This record gives sequence, structure tokens and C-alpha cells, in this order.
Amino acid sequence: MRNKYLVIYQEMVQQIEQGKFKANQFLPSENELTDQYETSRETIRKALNLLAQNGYIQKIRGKGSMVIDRSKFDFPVSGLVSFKELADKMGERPVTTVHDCQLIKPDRYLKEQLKLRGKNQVWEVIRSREFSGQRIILDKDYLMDKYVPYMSEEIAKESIYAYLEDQLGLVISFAKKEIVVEVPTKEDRDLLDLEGFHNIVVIKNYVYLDDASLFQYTESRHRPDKFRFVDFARRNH
Amino acid sequence: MRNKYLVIYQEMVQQIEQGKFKANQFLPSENELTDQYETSRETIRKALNLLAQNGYIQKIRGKGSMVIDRSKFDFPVSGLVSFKELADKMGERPVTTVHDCQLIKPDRYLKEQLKLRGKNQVWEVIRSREFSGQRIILDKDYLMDKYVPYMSEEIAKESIYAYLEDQLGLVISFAKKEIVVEVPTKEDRDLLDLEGFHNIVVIKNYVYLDDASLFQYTESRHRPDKFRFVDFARRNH
DNA sequence: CAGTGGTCTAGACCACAGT
DNA sequence: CTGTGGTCTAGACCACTGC
Repeated sequence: MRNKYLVIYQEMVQQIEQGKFKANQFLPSENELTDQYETSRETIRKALNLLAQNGYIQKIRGKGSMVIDRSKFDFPVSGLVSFKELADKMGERPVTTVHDCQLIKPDRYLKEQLKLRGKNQVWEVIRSREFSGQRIILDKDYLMDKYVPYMSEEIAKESIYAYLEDQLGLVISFAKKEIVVEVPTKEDRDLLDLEGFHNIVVIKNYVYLDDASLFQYTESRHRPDKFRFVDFARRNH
Repeated sequence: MRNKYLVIYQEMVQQIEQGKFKANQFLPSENELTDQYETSRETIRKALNLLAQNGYIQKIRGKGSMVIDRSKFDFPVSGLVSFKELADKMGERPVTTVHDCQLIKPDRYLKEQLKLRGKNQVWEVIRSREFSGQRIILDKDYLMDKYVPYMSEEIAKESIYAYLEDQLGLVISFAKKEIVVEVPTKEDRDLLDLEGFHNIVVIKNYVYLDDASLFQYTESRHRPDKFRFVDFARRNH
């Protein structure tokens, strides 16, 4: 928050969202902003680049920075639908049921997904998510015991993510997502209300730490009628 | 290509891909690179930031820039599977059949998708994509005649995208993708080899021009067993 | 032509990692 | 402590827009 360019960025986001800078109009020029904020032009440009990356403005050389009409985009921006976002969007409290939470020996499939060798163990956590009486999502999490020495049903019931970042201090650096459609397994049929659907949407999630080591593999299995993924992509030349 | 930081970026990408900089090792420090390339540190940093954004390196404060083991990621990076990428990946020449290419009056659904009012017309292009004898993908493109005055089967048979950018000089700025699963329509069943699949994966694509105006809406309808989407997301604090 | 954003420089100070 | 990357500055020149 003490970074000057971040402060400027956040201030300008507010002003755009409050309508002080209107859609399809131009922001003050970089030189004007440099004067207004009593800073250097490069710092202003850092803030403006952040605005552009996050879909607030469109920079046009020789003309200026135009405010984008964000009402066209009904979604935040950054593309990834986590369970929490989904829950927020559905607007109702979901019910999480923990079906399994134990330290296991990974089978071959898991070893492959987690790029494991030898006799490392992993935490397996299986949870279903229920919205208005319907069990819609099955989340299967696998965490390497090397990084996550302890896990419990209580933690799984709340948020694993918060536990990892806040309690264990693990810094998640990047993630790879893969979306495919599969035929439901017996487990899917047992733990979800599939209602005759013949397919299930599987989001495979590979989570990496700061040092680029893989430490978590998650499969989020969604009933197809309730699934929606949005991605907002910006060209960079 | 004459941008110094771009040249440096591309040179370093090559060196990483050729293994001159090995995975899990550190690049020369920014100061060393500044000397080597006889430039300023900010220029080096621009190149390094590009490398980081594209998943080549991991910058760690106080330590250096570590080369990421990209063999973990079997996919380019930026998350979007275009038809062409898919084709490249399948490794065989696909067959494109143009089923429809005409100027139409948009119905209510289309008007809504394209945020159209009044009596604008749109080009409708419907193509199927065939891989090893199986029609797998149905692409439905809708282009506003305001921006695309002419379209033909020949163009549709090749690449609409190349036509827009190279011939018409339209600059595509950003796109929103939405992925949902639907029940196949009669059109899907007629034009694709669905082989008893009960669902179809629909990728809705909203394409925007440089001035933030929406000009194209595309639905890419995939047979579920052949569909795969990969997204590589990087945290930015 | 003047004004815009895009690139580049040479220097400064800071926060952090490892010794 | 030194060396790393992160931020910031004041100035310069360029390419493009629109008059």
C-alpha cells in the first residue's frame, strides 16, 4: 500500500468505478497526471499499465487512455472461477461436506499428476458442495505432506486455501488449470446429485509454490448444467 | 522487433529453450545483464518482466531470477485454445467445411450477444471441423457488417482471423471467453458426429476492437471427449 | 505543428536473502 | 556486510494522432 504506483492505481480504479472518469472518455494525459500526483511519468505509467491490464482503460498511442465500458463485462476479469467465487455468485451459502481427510499412499495416477517419486505420502481431502439442496461439486484435493504436515476435517470444512497461506505461510505463485469433460465415476454418482447427467466437467488444478515446486493437485468435478467458466484475455503485442 | 527490450526478451527466450540457461538455475543478475547488453537496468527489467509474465522465469527478491522448468507445462501458456492451436496439437490437417456464409438479420439471441440495436445486419458463418474422419467442432461466427463489409466462402474456408487482421486491418484488442456445457441442438446433431454424446461444450467468444467496441461473436461447439482447455495463471501481488 | 503515449537512460534509495 | 530485485526520478528522443 506504500507503493506510490499502487496507491495511484487504486485511487484511479475508485474514480472510474464511481464514475468520476466516465466510460469512453479519456483520462488526463500522462503529463497532466504526473503534475497532479507530483510524481514522475514512469510511476504514472506503471499505474496506467495496471489499469490497462485489469481492463479499466485502453491506451491508444497519440491519443490518450480511454476508460472502457466495463458494464459490458459481467465478470471480474481474471478468468478463474474458484469455488468461493462460484458461491458468491450463486448468492447463497453453500454446504460443504467432508467425506474424506486422511494421509494416503498415492496411486499411480496421483503420482503422475503430482510428479511424485519414491514413498512420499499425500493428504487426500474429498468434499462435496451443496447449493439449495443439490450436491453440485465434488472437490478432491491432494497435498504433499512435505509442505503440509497436518490437515484436519475442521480445516477442510472451512478453507484449505486460507490455512495454507495464513497458517502455514505457503506462498502460492502460479497455477495451471485444465478443463476436460469426463464420464462420471461411481464416486461422482455416489457423492453428487447427478440427476441423469451423462457427463461431468473436471477442472484439474496444479498449484505451484514460490520456488516453482508443485505442491497441490486438485480436481473439481462439476455437474455440467451448473458449470460456467469465464476468461478475459488481453492482447499483448 | 527494433525495441531493445523485445530483442533482449526474444534472445533470452531462445537461450532458455536451447538450454543455455538451465531450469532451476538463476539468470545473471540484472546488473550483469545491464553490462552484457550495454543498456540500462530498466530496459533489462522490462525484458525480464516479459519472461516472468510468460512463465519462463520466476523473480525472487534478494536472490535472482530463476528459470522455470517448463517441461512441467505441456502447453504454451496463455490459456486460450484456438482452433488452430487445437489443429496443431492434434498433429494432422483438419478438414474445414463451410455450411453457411451469408448476411442475415440477427435474431433476438444474437442481438443480445452482440449488444445490437436497430437494423444492423451480421455475417453468419457456420463451419465444421473434421479430424480423422470425425466432425468434432462446429464453429458459428457472427461479424458485424459495420466492420466487415464483405465475406465469402473462400475466406471462411481459410482463416477469417487472418482476413480481418491482414486484409481489413482490424486490430483485435481483447476477447472474453465463456465456457459452458449444453444439450446438443438439432444443428449440432446434423453437422457433427456426436456418436451418442449427450452434451456439447460451448465456447462463447466475444471479440473487441482497439476502441473497445464489440464486433464479433463466435460459438465454438465441441464434442466433449475431444475438448480440452488449459489456463496458466500467475499471481500478481 | 503540438500533444499524446512508447522507449530508453543513468542514477538513486529501499527491502530482502544469505554470509 | 554485499548482492539481489523493487521502486522512483528527471530528463531525453521517438512514433503516432489530429489539426
